[in-house]
Amino acid sequence: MKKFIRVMKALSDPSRVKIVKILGHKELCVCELTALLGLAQSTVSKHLKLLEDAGLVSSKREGAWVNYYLTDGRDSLYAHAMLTHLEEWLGEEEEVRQILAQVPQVDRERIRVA
Amino acid sequence: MKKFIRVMKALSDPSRVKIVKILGHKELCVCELTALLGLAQSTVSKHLKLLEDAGLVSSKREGAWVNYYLTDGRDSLYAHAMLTHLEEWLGEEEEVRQILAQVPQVDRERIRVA
DNA sequence: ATCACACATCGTCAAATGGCGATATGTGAA
DNA sequence: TTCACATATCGCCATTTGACGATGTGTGAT
Repeated sequence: MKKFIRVMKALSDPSRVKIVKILGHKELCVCELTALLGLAQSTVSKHLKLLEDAGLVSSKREGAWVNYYLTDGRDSLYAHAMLTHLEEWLGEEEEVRQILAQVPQVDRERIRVA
Repeated sequence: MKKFIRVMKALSDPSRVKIVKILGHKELCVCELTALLGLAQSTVSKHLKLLEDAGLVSSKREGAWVNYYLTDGRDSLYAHAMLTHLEEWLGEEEEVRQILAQVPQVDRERIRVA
């Protein structure tokens, strides 16, 4: 039950859902996600931690950057199912489309975080 | 997005998930759910309202009682998908099994609410 | 070793959430 | 209409949540 609740809680915030939708298209670092979402870097990190704890995303370090990507969900039945649904869901949402349109332009080299 | 978030929020509380699991087996009135969950009646009513707003459950009055049941989810893509998953999910959870085992014994005639 | 950067964590705050008891509303029987 | 009941709503409280800025940690270049 706890694992299920964690996944549901992780996906009951718009910012986190956006992150999942974004990462569904491309693996990105925290600073890129921060730029796309227009939130503080600390806020994005916290969201990512919740998503990671739920088994929805994972990360790997690449130099100074940490890249986040969607998991295959092999570890969590619930995470896997929800990620599969989210591939299809919310694609029409203007809120989501706008961000996804900006993904190709985002460039970690041009972002100033601190 | 709002509709999706509503469904996720509705399912990110253990008591509400239990309600869905219970109603998956049998349509029940509020007083029966209250007895099964061991919560205050006002609390259960509030939970049911959230589930209803999310399109997961619906209700019909039967005399003094109001019976709640799972929707077929025809109105909400998200609700439908989640209800389908929940038919299979969490069946093994001791937390859930215990309550489901009590469902057959519960009797609205023997419950004193107020 | 130091610096500039990305990211994580901490402390704080306002708002949302889940719980309760009290009270209003609805229903059917007397 | 009055009463006994089930349910819904209200007001309150403690906890959780989502946001932020400040600060700690990790990495690579100088």
